[in-house]
Amino acid sequence: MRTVGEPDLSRLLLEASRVLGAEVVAGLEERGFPDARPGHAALFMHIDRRWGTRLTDLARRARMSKQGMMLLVDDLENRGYVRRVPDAEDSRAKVVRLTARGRRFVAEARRAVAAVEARARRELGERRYEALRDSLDYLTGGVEELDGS
Amino acid sequence: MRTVGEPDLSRLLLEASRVLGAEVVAGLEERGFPDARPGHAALFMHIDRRWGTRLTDLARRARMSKQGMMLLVDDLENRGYVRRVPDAEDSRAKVVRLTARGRRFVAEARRAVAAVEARARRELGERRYEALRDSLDYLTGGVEELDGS
DNA sequence: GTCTCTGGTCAACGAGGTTGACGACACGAG
DNA sequence: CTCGTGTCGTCAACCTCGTTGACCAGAGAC
Repeated sequence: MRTVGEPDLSRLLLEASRVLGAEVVAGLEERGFPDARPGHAALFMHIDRRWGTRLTDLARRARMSKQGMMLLVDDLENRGYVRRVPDAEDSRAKVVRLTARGRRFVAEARRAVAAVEARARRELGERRYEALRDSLDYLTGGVEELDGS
Repeated sequence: MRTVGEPDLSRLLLEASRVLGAEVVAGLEERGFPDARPGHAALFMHIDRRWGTRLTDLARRARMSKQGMMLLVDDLENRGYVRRVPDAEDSRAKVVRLTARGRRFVAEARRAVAAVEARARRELGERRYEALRDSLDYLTGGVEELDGS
């Protein structure tokens, strides 16, 4: 039994998430995007860089409500990173499409994420890094088997 | 290189945190405390159950600002789980002390946390569970060495 | 006695979501 | 063709969990 007073696992996960998120934001700031926030990842990790992606699809991929995703899209639209264009195939729908500046943003953002993850992978070691991702997938309800040990 | 479009590590951590937090809250609800929220853990994992703990100490232990902890204490005081009593040793200070109901709450809350962590430990396996905690400590800036996997 | 530091507090704000309701359009069944 | 049902985006209201800045009262060193 762990000593009472230690942080619970949930909080540890939250703190780790914030640390990595802040690192990504810092990386993005260095790369010339000082207004990036951790939450933007929910969009920029999932949007199609050429043609854009529908709001609903973005929400589903990021596993959040479409209303939540809308706030994000509103925000990024105000900042000039995306715009909403009508979907030619479905007149109810709109496609969230990157602007030229948005394409640069997403490219740098994905590089910043990759850099942070590469650092984690390097410092944790390949095995621990993969084990971490597997455990996380499992805890979030992932269906895959965990291999023995 | 991972496929573009996969969640980044930060988000995975966040989601895992929310899943576990929700489980703790659900466990607490079953145990007769339907108004528990994940954030309450920041207090109930760190408060001294007999004598109480100063706000500043709670904030430090939970690694958050004292203003943030104050909101939490206000909330739990409104719910009747804690009260602020003057500190006999320092007339500037107050001790956040559990009420009788608060003591029951904290006891059940720590059991609920322990149950969730025990489940994680069981399902992940001892090795993966320990590796997860170690990796998390490391990522959050923990100083300890990681043994060579 | 003054000086500085610390404990608690008030106020304002920000990020990152949630649920509910709803109008507009799509689309298959009849 | 039109009618029912489901989907897309949206508005509104709300919630959780914090943050920074300013400040006062009391503690403790000198």
